[in-house]
Amino acid sequence: MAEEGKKVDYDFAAHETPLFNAWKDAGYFQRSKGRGDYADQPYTIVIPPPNITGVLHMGHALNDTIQDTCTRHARMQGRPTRWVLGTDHAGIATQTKVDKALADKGVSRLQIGREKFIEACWDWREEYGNTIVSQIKGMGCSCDYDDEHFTLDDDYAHAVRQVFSDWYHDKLIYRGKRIVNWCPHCTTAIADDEAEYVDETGHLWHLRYPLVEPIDGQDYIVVATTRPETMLGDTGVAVSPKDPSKKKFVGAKVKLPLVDREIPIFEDFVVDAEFGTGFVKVTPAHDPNDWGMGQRHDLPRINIFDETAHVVEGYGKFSGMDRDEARDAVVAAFEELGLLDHIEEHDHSVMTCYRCHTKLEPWESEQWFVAVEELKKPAAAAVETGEIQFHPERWKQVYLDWLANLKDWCISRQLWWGHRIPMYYCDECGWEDACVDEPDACPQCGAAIRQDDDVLDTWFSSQLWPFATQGWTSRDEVSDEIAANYPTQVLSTARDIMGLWVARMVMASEYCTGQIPYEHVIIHPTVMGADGKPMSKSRGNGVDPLRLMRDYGADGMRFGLLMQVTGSQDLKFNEDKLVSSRNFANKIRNAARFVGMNLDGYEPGAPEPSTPADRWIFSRLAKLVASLDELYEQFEFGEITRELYSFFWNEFCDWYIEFSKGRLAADADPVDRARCQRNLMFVLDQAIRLLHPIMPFVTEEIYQDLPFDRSEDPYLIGASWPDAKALAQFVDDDSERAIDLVCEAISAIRSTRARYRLSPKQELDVVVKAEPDDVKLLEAQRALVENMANTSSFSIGAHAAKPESSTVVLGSGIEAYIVLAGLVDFDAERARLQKEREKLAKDEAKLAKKLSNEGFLAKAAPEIIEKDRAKHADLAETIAKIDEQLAELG
RNA sequence: GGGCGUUUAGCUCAGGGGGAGAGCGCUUCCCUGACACGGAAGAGGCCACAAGUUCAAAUCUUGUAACGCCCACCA
Repeated sequence: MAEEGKKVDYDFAAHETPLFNAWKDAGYFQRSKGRGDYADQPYTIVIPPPNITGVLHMGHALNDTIQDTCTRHARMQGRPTRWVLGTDHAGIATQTKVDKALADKGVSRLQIGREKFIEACWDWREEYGNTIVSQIKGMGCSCDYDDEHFTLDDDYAHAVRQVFSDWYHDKLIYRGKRIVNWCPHCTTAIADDEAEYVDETGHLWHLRYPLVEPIDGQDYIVVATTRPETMLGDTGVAVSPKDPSKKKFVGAKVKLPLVDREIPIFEDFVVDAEFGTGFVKVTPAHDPNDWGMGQRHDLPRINIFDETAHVVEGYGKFSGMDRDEARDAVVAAFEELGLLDHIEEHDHSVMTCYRCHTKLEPWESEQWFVAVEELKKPAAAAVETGEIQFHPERWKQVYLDWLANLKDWCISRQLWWGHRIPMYYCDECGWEDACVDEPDACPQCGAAIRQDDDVLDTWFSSQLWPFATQGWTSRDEVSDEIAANYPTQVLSTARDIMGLWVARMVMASEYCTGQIPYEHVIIHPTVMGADGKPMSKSRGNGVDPLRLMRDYGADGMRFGLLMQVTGSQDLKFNEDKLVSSRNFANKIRNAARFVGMNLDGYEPGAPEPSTPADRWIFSRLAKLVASLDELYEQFEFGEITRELYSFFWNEFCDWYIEFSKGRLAADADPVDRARCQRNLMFVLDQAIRLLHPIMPFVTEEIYQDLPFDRSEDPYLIGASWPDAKALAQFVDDDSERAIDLVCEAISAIRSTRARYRLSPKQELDVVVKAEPDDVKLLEAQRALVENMANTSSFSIGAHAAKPESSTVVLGSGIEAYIVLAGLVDFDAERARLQKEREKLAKDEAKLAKKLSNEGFLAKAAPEIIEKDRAKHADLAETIAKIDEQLAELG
């Protein structure tokens, strides 16, 4: 035992791990068997496969909590449920990591060659790739660990090759020389949406380009550029067709300094006459816009950089310089020649590599592309028709906008780690084709063939995830698993991969399976640091979920995270919520302990709500379940946690357990005592079922410890979700009203006690005035009030008179008079009453005004008017009472 | 330049046309036989601002401001 006052370090993992292993060993993580009404409604979630380079971060913690909660809820509902698990090979991320690991040993990838390097990647994966999976286990996630997938598994690779081949033969994949975002550090192409924009204050250099023939006495023009070094590859100068002052230059030529190349001046619509000088230098090989102009005006494309962004041979002293050196050198050369007009400061954004943050170079190279025009149509339709639903709904528009603006997708990457593009070439006869199975030799001439060197963008394989993990092999064969369980029900993910992954899965799934991949897409809020900014190492505002699990338990972390889920797009991480959640788990454990301690002579049996308190808690439970069912359908996780919290703590613990204490006493009526035990067990049983999807560990522990009826299932994870329809019979508004009155009366007495520093042991004389109907309800429950408020006398009446020297305490619908003669300081009581009176008078005046408003009386709903009238009458009466009392006090 | 989100108690956030809510923090009392990770009782808010709709607005509409996110080919 810990010493008094010392913080108890509860070893959560020691309690959690055995339970997790028990579930796993009993096979609960494989697809569950259906049960009841839901037996034929399979429920599948595929996890967004974490990168093998990853460790669990807050985004995973939240996302995996959401998915496990959905999965466990569905499993308890009786749906045949499975949460598909796996990891992603993560091309660039892994290659970068392994590169670095090798570099630390003084080895470079180029030295050891492709084959050895890929071996090193697999070794790396063996060693570190499962870290995140074990962390997911620590969270209690009920994924199917026995059938884990990896995006480079043989069957997965087969699916990738199949899709590539199908798309190639359907002309949905083509090869082309295009300008792509090139990372000179990773030496690979990067898709547009993998690029990150970074704002930067740079310069706008104004360079003079001499005209071949002077025009109107002008012998040069000035171009403005942020990238002077690329002028080495200029093949034109463009002006806006809407700029009359430039008309006279169109058709003229300039002599490009430093390289002495004559290049034309022409008009193009992309030019903005207002920007810079209105003259744009055009470098088709090093700028996407210029590339387009080059196409339109048939300009040569001169590539001045190699794959590491060093200037190629043939440019004199500039050759061999990297881009930054070349920039300085070019600017210096212009200055020397007197051709540097001037320099301006200029804010702009530059594209950087999302892996290594190197500035990307628009670079012309031969790449493979997916033609998206046809693929995106069904993907848009699926969402427009509502077949796929987004939660929150506003993401629907974001998705559709992304699709609408989608351009062809560059899928080739100049990396080694990944799915090698299944294109085969015969250098002898020129044959080439995409093949699912590698051919031995050229089918045309029998010569040796070679495979394309590049690998596919990681997202090309990720887009197949929902079906490639479920036995998909080709469009012509439908696996049993797909036939039975596809589409999946829920995809939960962060908003930043909406286009990258979510939309592409829909496109791929529609093509490969003819179906949508999932019915509901949950876009959860992004977890920001406590300062409201994205978590990052450099900001130091990151939080480690592993630490959170140690401090608050997996249950505490899960509940605390879900509590923070709202419809908002960000979530400012609030550790206080985890503290509350950990305390809540403790409360649950202790409530169960209380029940367990009071089970002497317990005989299992049907619940029997015999007292209003019983009927009240049963009614509250019935309403809770109905509400939770609705909230689960809407994926309102924050609201779910709040309702569970307040039911369990503020209703079950604060009141029902307290009400039960008298009935459980050794000298209590044995028949009622037995009923009370069964009712407590029933409510607790239902409550832990409701809590289990979010707090799986505490609830399972309780289920195992107490003598619940486990005949349906030995583990709570497999037990059934409370049935709202069956519980509806317990809804009982009269009993709810009765207990509300009891609670009000007790609270009124307790607050008086607190206000006047009266000991809990001081018995009080109390009179309560209430509506006639309420008098009856309250009268029946007088024992509860007497017990919990410690009264010496307690009377109730519709016309009860205020006793002498008593104070008035107001509840909604009751007035409690507590006799204070000889007990209190009347000065304080007078001051308190004055304050109370002022407040009431203000309310009364407001209501009186409202009730004299003709518009209100004419148009407001009758029941509202009635309510306000009654309220007003009440107020007036109470004020009179207070005045009376003030007079009495003198 | 477009689109979206946020603005409610000291802090973090729910709520969403008819009497302002929670958790944490704070104050007072209580180690009472489940729980001090607890119990009881309290203090604390012109619900960002302005106009409009309405009998009635924290809530709906429009606009403004601040903060934040996403998208876009500013050379």
